[in-house]
Amino acid sequence: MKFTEKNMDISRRSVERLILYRKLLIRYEESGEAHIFSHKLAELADRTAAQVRRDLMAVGFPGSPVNGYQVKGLIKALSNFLDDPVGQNAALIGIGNLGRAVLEYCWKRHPKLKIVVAFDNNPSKVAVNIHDCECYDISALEENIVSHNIKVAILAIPATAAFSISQKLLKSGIKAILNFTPARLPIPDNVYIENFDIMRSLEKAAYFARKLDSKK
Amino acid sequence: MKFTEKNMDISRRSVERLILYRKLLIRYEESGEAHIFSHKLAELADRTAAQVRRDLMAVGFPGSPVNGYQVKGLIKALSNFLDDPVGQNAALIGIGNLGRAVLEYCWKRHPKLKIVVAFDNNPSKVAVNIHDCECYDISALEENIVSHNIKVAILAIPATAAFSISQKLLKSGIKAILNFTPARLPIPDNVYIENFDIMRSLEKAAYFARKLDSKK
DNA sequence: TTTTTTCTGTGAATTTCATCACACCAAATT
DNA sequence: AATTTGGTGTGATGAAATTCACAGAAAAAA
Repeated sequence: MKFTEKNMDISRRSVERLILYRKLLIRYEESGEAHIFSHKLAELADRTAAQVRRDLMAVGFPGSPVNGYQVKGLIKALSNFLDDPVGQNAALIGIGNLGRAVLEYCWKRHPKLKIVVAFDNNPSKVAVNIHDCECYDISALEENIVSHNIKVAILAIPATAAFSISQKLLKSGIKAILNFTPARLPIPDNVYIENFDIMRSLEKAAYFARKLDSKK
Repeated sequence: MKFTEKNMDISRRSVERLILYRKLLIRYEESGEAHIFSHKLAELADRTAAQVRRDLMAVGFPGSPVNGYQVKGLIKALSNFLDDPVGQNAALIGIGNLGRAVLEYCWKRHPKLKIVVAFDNNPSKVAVNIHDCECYDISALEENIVSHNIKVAILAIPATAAFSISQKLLKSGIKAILNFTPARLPIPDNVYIENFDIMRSLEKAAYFARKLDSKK
């Protein structure tokens, strides 16, 4: 049942790993390798070979028992599966320390996904261009989201402003939010949200550090 | 089987939620409520009541069928479960945009967990004090990690430096790393690592935005 | 040519995680 | 006093995610 492109519902975890595989493969290709076995990719991703193969079922790119997967082809198949063929634009809300860090991280990293606009309420931060990203006043949020056909937003503003901005984003048709705010946002089912609560992540790390440290 | 404190192995997911519950409860308490039912906490956390109760089994704080859980007591029990009684120190490596954002996020947020030292290789960034955090040159990394008994580190440096720094961290006895670098670090089993790859998170958001947008 | 080797693709088994559903309890109600 | 109500704590159940294990296929070895 190869090359089927049905409405196979793939799990969130699986998508996460496919994105990781692609990244690892791009790096691997740079090292000059043309082929890769599932167990090698598994090692790079810190997973099992069976899981890699299971995940790859979704993209339907066949590997050969002799050579494994052709790296270039697999990257292409993954991109075909993961990316919008036309490309997607994203918006950044909040050009503080975190916002600028995000712009740096994402600059020129992806051919099909770019942060094209950013917003802030601080006049000294707008009307400039950081890493190919146009910076506007927050009042121009909605019109720009709509005119650039933006479906993905990164929230990097103070928690106090998070709710009202998220409402504006929803009204403008945003379909996914990366929330770096500690605020918890009420979001309908048909919008994806990922909360990055840095303090909570640090607490989690501290908890496991303690457990691991006490164990011998 | 109440108030048992065996070596109950609790899942990573569960710990994550317990940390979330505590945060929500602290906020909830500020609104003046003294008691809370599992279904209310579940609503705040966007989970089911059954899961909340199941998670709370690990902390062994009893609720009453009449009033639910006493908020103050539950917060205390959660903190008792999650925190080190003496307190823990964390270190930040890299005082760039992201590093400063992390310092802001974590400043005065937790009584038992503080970022007490930060390191950078840029001389203009060291020998200062940001949000109660001492900033040193990277050469002072190991001695400070050891002398402050630090087991948790936040990596917010360029990817190129990540590997060598992570090796130093491991040698200094670090037990948990929050890795904001896109680099993948080889870490032994007895050290906790959490990778925050912002670009990959954005890709994931974009994938689901696309799926949700095409659906109806 | 036949056998061995090695890896993919995937049903089946297993493990992990989440939900169900109910015994039990105490207040409120009849 | 008996009954109803609503919520906790948890064993039983169900669903989801992962791993096992093997048929199939093609190169390499015999």
